[in-house]
Amino acid sequence: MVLPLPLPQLFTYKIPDQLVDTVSAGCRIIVPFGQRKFVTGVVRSIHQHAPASYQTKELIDVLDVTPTMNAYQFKFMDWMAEYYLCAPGEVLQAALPSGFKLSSESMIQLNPLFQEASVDLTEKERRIIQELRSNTLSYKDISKLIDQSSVQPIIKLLIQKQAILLFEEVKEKYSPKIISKIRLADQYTTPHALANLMQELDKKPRQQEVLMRYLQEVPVIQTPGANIPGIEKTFFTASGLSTSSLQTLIKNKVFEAFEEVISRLSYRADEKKSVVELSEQQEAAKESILLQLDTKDSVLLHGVTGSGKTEIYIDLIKRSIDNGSQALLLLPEIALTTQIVQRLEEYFGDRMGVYHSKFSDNERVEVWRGLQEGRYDFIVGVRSSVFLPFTHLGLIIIDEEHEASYKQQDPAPRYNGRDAALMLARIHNAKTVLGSATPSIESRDAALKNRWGYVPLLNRYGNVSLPEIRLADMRVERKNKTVQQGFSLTLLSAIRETIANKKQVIIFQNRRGYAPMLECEDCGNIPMCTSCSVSLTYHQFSHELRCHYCGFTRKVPQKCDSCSSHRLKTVGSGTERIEDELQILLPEARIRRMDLDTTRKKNSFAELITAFSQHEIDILIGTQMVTKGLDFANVELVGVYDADRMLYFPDFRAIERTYQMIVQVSGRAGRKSGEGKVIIQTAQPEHPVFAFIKNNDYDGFFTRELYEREMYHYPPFTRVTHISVLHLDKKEALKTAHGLTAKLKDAIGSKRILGPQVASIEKLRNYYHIELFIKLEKDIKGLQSIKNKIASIVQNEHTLHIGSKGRIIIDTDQN
DNA sequence: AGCACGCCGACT
DNA sequence: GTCGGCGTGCTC
Ligand SMILES: [Zn+2]
Ligand SMILES: [Zn+2]
Repeated sequence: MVLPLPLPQLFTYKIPDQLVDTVSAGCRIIVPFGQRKFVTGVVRSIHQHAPASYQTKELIDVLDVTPTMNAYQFKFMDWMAEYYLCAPGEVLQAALPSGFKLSSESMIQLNPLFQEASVDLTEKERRIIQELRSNTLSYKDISKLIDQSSVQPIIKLLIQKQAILLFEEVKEKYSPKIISKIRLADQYTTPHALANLMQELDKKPRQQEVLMRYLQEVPVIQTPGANIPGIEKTFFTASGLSTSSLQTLIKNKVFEAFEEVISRLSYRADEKKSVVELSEQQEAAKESILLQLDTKDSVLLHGVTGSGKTEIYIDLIKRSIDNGSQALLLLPEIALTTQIVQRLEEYFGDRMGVYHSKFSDNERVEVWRGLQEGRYDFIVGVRSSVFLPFTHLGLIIIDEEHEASYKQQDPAPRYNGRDAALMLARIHNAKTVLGSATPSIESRDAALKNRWGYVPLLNRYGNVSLPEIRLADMRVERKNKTVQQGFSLTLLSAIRETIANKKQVIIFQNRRGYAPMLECEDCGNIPMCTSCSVSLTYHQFSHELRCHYCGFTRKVPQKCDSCSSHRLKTVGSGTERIEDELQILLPEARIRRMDLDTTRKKNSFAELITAFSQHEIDILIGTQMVTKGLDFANVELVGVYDADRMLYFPDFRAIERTYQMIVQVSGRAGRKSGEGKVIIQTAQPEHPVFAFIKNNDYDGFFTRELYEREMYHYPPFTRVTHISVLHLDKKEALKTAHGLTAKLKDAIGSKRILGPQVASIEKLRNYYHIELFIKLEKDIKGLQSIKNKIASIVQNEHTLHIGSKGRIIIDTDQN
């Protein structure tokens, strides 16, 4: 079996005789593990080979009647553990919604044989015993009760005195949602019986009232079937009727009380639209996709922003479902909005399951079960939906295929949802369609080399023109002193004109807060985070300095930490400042901001979207959030506040990212009218990336970028594995990293290793980061054995030199 | 990962 | 004296 723990191996347990018939591969079982009494794991296989080298324990219980996981999932998870060099248990941890795991807790109960008079008790002990007479308690409860952190000694003593008993309480985390309902007892559902009953109740007006209300709501005689589902009990309390009368009616068997398990997932209207209306261009693209899928497993759909890729997806998904297969649509987290979900619901109704990371555990369990029970044949979801229990997947669509957020960053498995989905498709023998307006270099390359099919959509839906893109040369404007509060005259006058025409504006700046740093004008000191080597971002609204990496906050200092000067200035601009300053420049404009800080509350995102779409906002300032999937007909101007920042990230994808980000946000302009304008503020207008963006020249951009990648041996020509050594002590981190580098060079060749070097952010959450890169050629024999070698060297180095003061992270296909 | 064991510093 | 810190080792 697999346990959801970061351990490399599987574990073998004995199945007790009485459970033999109930266990099968894929079932969740509870086992004792080490000192832990109950751990939930999943059965991988059942065999008859009793291990010779150790004693097996018996499993305790089986949680499932039907297995939670199937063989496709195992195959997929095995691939993932191997490819991303992590433990099978780590993959399981990522795959299983935590609602599937058991929670277990030690509970304390009073020993029924305990005689209080027979022993001496301290004051604290007495208080605990007193409380235990009415309740069972957890360790935490007791700690609270006696206001003391260590309770272990007291508990030990009480056990010795035979006052209490310990037991382990295990519960399934998932709990179905149950509602209490009532319905009329069967015998009263005929007109005659009902009339008699009414008469009997003549002298009991309250009860009669309740019955009347029920009949109003459930016309038992006219629609006989209506009595079966009954009505929620809370209906009566809500409408102010006497609950005691209702209780009496239930007691007298007039009403029958029963419970019903209901879904947490809101019921959706049945599908209304059965066919998608495709434009000529879309129809042609769809036909081309289908044709290419005859001979290829994957097709890249390269459609400019606003070309209507979603309709094509819908058509393809419908087709796949009609063939009796399941379909999966993957979206980046920020793109899975209610807007898109509602649009899909119109076509797929309740045959569609939504798998979102914002869902509660219980909801995720319900989607998982729903898929198993055949209630869904189409799932729209984020990265982690690749783990769902599909049984006959026919089509996977990966939208916004280029998105970096498809890569899981921190806990292992550090998988790329796109690449994992491609593997999932292979396992199911399914087809894959990857969509993007700005395909990743890797994907375009795969299509160009004929491994994948390729379908371009060159025009926007309805032949609407692409926006006109202009550059605002900040160097020239600064020299001419036409820059106000960071806004070039070019951009500012365009904003004015757009608002005057009653159209809307989006301003994009990929940085939240007011200003990325505070600086002392006298000594140049910059307040830094105490745990990270980054400056603290100034947040005006909350009036604090905040670290965007670890969350550390402090009050805004009144004077410099080092020289006590009061002359502190803000440096740089985040969305909050831009909002502020633009309001000063345009006092009449209705300006709002959309970033992590303004959308933290539950419905704030939806509210902003609604307000903007109803034109209650003229200018929306935002971070990445405004680049994806938003479809506002009235937006005619997009301003990119600072295009240069992203270009200089120390990362081989910096240019690709810049290109994608700007093209995506530009795509918000003029989606309906075709009158869209984009203005990009840059101090380097001669940088080639801007010419490609301006001329909508993806191919030019691609060719140049591919050449660079080949020159410098980066993907798609190589595979980059990134290794970070984390340690609380910088010297130790460096020492280990150097040692590791030497061993790796020795094992797989020195020209494949780059580094070690201090990471671009040296310290994060008090851990020093030293990194090194391993570049492996694209198509080499024995790739997996080289990777395994790397993993075992890393593992070794970790146990030898790191211990618990740090860790070493392997990131396959870093991005 | 979590849990126990074991070995050293600073408190009643 | 012992309480509690964390380094180390193990889990079928
Ligand atoms: Zn100073
Ligand atoms: Zn920090």
